[in-house]
Amino acid sequence: MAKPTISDLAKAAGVSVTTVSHAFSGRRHVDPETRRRIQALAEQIGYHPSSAAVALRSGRTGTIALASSMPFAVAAGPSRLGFLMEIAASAAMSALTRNLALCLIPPHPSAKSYVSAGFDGVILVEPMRDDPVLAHFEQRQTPIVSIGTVPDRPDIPAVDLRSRDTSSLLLTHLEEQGCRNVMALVGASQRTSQIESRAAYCAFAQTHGHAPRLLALDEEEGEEIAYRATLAALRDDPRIDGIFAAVDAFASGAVRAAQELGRRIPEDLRLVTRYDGLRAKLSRPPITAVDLHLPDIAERAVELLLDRIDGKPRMIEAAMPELVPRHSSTL
Amino acid sequence: MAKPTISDLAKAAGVSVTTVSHAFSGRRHVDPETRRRIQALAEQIGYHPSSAAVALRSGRTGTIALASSMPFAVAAGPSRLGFLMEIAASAAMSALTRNLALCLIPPHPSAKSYVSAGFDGVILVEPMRDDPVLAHFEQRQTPIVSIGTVPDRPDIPAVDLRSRDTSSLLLTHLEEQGCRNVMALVGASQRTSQIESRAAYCAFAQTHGHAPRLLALDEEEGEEIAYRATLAALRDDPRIDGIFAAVDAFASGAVRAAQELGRRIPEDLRLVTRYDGLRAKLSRPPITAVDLHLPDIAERAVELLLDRIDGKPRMIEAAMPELVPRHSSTL
DNA sequence: GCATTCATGCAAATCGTTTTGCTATCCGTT
DNA sequence: AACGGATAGCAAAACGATTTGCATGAATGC
Repeated sequence: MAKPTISDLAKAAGVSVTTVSHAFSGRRHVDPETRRRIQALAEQIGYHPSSAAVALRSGRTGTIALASSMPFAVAAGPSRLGFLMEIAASAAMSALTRNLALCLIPPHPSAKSYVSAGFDGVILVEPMRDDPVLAHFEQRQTPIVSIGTVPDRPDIPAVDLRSRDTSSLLLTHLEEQGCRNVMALVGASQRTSQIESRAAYCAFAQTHGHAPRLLALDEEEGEEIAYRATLAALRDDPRIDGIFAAVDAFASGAVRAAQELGRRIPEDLRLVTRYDGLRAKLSRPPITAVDLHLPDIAERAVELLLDRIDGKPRMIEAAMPELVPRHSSTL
Repeated sequence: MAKPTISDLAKAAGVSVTTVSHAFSGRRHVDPETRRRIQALAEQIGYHPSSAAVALRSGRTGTIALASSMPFAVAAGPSRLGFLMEIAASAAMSALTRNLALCLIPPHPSAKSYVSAGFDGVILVEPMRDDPVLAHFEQRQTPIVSIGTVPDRPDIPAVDLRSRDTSSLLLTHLEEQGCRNVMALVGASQRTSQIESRAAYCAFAQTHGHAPRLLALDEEEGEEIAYRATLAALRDDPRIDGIFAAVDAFASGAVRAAQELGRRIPEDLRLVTRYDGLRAKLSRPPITAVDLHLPDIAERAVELLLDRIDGKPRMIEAAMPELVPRHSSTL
């Protein structure tokens, strides 16, 4: 009844465990006839190598982790959940095709009570400056790569999300649509995407002589805070004719505020956002956004991590983000 | 440089490995003073027990898996992704608080190329009749529980999703809102939720003397197929004044079709759906749906699995689903 | 003063693999 | 007949923890 071990199988096949091991791994030659017999027998008695034993011996657990320092299930809403989970789903697929399992690691809710499971490596999603999760895994000497560069840590291999390019794409689009007073709703966090969005907006405003109006909001407060901020801003300055929202939840809030004030989108006010998730797609009107090619990015991150584990770190740039024009900014 | 092992630590502390082990596990008494010294030293040299070794010795990997036989990243759309990922996020949290890691297992895209990692148990999400994933893990003798009962397998512990109750809730609501000709858009798959939805609708139609109009559609085709089916149905029978969509993507498609035909929602046509995801919330008008209490369900599933692993299988019913009335069905 | 218990710690077996030497056989050359 | 080189297989040593049984010294009871 107990799960058969390699020596059970060896005994049944009348050979030594060594031979069985080689028969499966192919690290040494074994007689094709014996191999067939062994494999048939393995199938029959339902033998599967113990992953724990393999892990102990080989040093590889066959498991990688996907971690974020942002709460997975923020009560605030499924905004970030979308971004993260889209990556998770893709990464799980990529991992699987390489015969790896992908673990989801929510941030430590209760201090440092971290999981004890051993991972061959970790993918960090948009870590912030001095990210505690990063510190945790560094201390454990677990190989790390990140999606989105780590601020001030050029030594950590990363798939660059190209947030500067993304921002340019959106801002240029607004400019081309005739906007002359663009307001920015950007996250206040110390993540590369938001840092670069802020910088890109400032540079843009300066270059084009727009009056800079940059609102840095707490991402955790999501739609609600953006709603209130936009309401106030639009009242304060009626000339605003474009909104650049670096977080999709912010865009939702802005839409609500605009509609409440009777501003027509896109006629009076044009709106664009960064992440092309369900929110942007289902909004009325649908919101112009950027396709970041998340599945592709997840795939690259897994690949990068594998290289990293084998000791060949390198940087990777994501494919160039693409604008997805919708009715929130253009007719 | 290499990761310190328990014997490194023992040597450094001037005690035997046994003592170190006991100092951490507390399975036997060790002098409080020695224990303190050991722990301080462990901290200092950065010792962490090898999870592989622990797994081998104890037979527990500290990892559970969440598996679905539906494609995680269906190009078709983020409909199912939302449902699954909402569970995944919650389950990951629940697992973490019990010091477990949660692995995501997409269905085998390439035949039986399955991950070799060992799991202490698996949570199956809405498995279908004769689910191949179920068979796979059963063959490996991995403890299994499922979210949503397994058709024809009352022996598998499950968190019952109460799809019959959910359907009643929605259908009764439509009835109360005055609908007399309710059409149903239900998945054609052999999953309990869809099987029960179909049954519930038929019973309902019979009891209330509605003309039964049940459309069983392929869930993988999502919004598009529902759009076309609804278009045809509404043209064919203009008396239809209510739609019961058992899949949220179907609801989206139905809304599109209705709007295209100039049917006002909810004045001319009332619409309800089962899963209260982003789709239902962001739709215009927002769609009446049911709160299934997914985080709670995920939590229970983890708990159930843990019991199962310890050999005490049992069934669990989810909390009673709750109706979330919105403007798609009521003013 | 001797037997008994308790507190503390150690050595060694064990979990199920992979990998490294080593042996034995067989074949074809010289 | 001796030798080199495949070929096929085995025994045993890791990997890093947990756990069992045993040993020591001190404290306690009579």
